[in-house]
Amino acid sequence: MEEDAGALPKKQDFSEWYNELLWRAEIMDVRYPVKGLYVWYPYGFAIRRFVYDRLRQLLDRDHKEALFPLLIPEQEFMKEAEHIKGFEDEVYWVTHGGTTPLDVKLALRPTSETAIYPMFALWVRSHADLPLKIYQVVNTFRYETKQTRPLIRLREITSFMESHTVHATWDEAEAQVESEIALSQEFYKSLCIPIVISKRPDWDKFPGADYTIAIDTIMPNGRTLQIGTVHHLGDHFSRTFSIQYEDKNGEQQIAYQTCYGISERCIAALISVHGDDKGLVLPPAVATLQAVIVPITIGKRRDDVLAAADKLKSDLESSGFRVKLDTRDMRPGAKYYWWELRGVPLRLELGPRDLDAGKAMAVKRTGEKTSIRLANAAEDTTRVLAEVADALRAKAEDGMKEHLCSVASMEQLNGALNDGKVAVVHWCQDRACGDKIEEQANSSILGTNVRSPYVQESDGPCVICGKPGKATLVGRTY
RNA sequence: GGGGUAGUAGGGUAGCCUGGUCCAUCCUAGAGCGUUUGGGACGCUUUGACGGCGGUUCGAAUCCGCCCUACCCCA
Repeated sequence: MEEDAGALPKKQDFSEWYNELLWRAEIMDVRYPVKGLYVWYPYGFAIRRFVYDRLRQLLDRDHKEALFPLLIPEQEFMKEAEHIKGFEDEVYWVTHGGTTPLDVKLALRPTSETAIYPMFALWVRSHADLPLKIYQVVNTFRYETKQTRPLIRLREITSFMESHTVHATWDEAEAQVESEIALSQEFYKSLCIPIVISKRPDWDKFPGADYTIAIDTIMPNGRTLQIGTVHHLGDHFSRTFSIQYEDKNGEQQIAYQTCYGISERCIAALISVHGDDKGLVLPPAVATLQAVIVPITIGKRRDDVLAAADKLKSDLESSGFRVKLDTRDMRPGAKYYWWELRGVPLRLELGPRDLDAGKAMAVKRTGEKTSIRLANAAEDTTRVLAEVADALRAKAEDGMKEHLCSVASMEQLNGALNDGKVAVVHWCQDRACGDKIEEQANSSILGTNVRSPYVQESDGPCVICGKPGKATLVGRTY
């Protein structure tokens, strides 16, 4: 009877679970009265901070962070034809300054190529200026017409990390694409989120790119979520914006570019992949609090227990852990549920019995109970948190494996998709066949050149026309 | 993009057709006090709302118009 008191919807009912969890764990408040815009609660914002700190840490190894304006003048925005076509339906325009109509409309950036590249044209003079690698973390605006969802489909993307690079040659830019893919892999590894990488079909590449490599993860309901993209821009934008450099022979050469983006969808994935029926489960690397200490204070031992808990807290803090001592006037059980909902990876319970044994009970958010020695608290906590991360990663990888399968016919494809899976089929790469696959299976072609430990690259007959085809990832997407 | 349904306190509902004791109700919500505390404690007290703007009217949660927002179905 107590069981349903305050319980979340089951994770099986993913959509309900997701919305309720965002609210209950105080990540996003969806009640802001503009469609597609949501409010970050302090707790959610703290998670965001740790996640983006990690991302910055990786980028800072060879990129510089900068900040470009939100508003883009119409004539710059309109310069690259393919790019406009891709975005024109979803751009917000600023048309007035006060009550005065503007001579030149200003776009709220849906992405920043056209804000950044005119400046790159000024910055890049000689081969010595290359490669140029810049990133920024900003909000962007897209007038989405499909159903909006917090962290997933937004009209204001609040946390768009976009990286833009300039290189002397196409090949160097391609090498940069690979290095950005590697960076993504490292980033998602620290979030314990399994990913699958593929090359998007031509009709789905970034408007104005030579090709697009996408990073997807699979949500618990089997729909895929694109959580990163890397684009080889070739020389499309550099020609349009005149980004050229003087080579060693004193001749002007056109530059080549890449760009790369990750948004708060990475946090949607973090929540969805790891969360369970009790709430959030945060990987230790990005957890707002890595451990919470719950003192069990009864009768006259109260002061002893509190003193020991306080010492445990400062020991852990001085070793760099993010720790909270929960001394609120609540029953211990209520505190357990509270912190489980909020995803704290480790709970340390300290009561008279533990004190006598010189230990604290350590309960992992992933399930198992163990203990840490009070005299070696930092050492033991390091170990236990590493175990939590390993368990999370293993569980998430299992989930990914279960959601992937290979099929050889449209009938099987439909069956697999209806079963909540993402499937590998063979496809001849012809647009007409691609359209048929998407229509007949009510799905999307994610891409070819699939990189995943669970997918074998292979050739086989196209599921539509029977001509030779390549392994292609097909799924239902967010 | 097309169609439909709906917005009442922290959350969930009733009331609306037929305008007036409507100070409504439930809870896992909030605030206060007390007793409690090794897996969601209990008692008492209490706060708080009719999505927004405008109209009709002596009087609007209720009728009319516009807007915003949410959800569902179809493309």
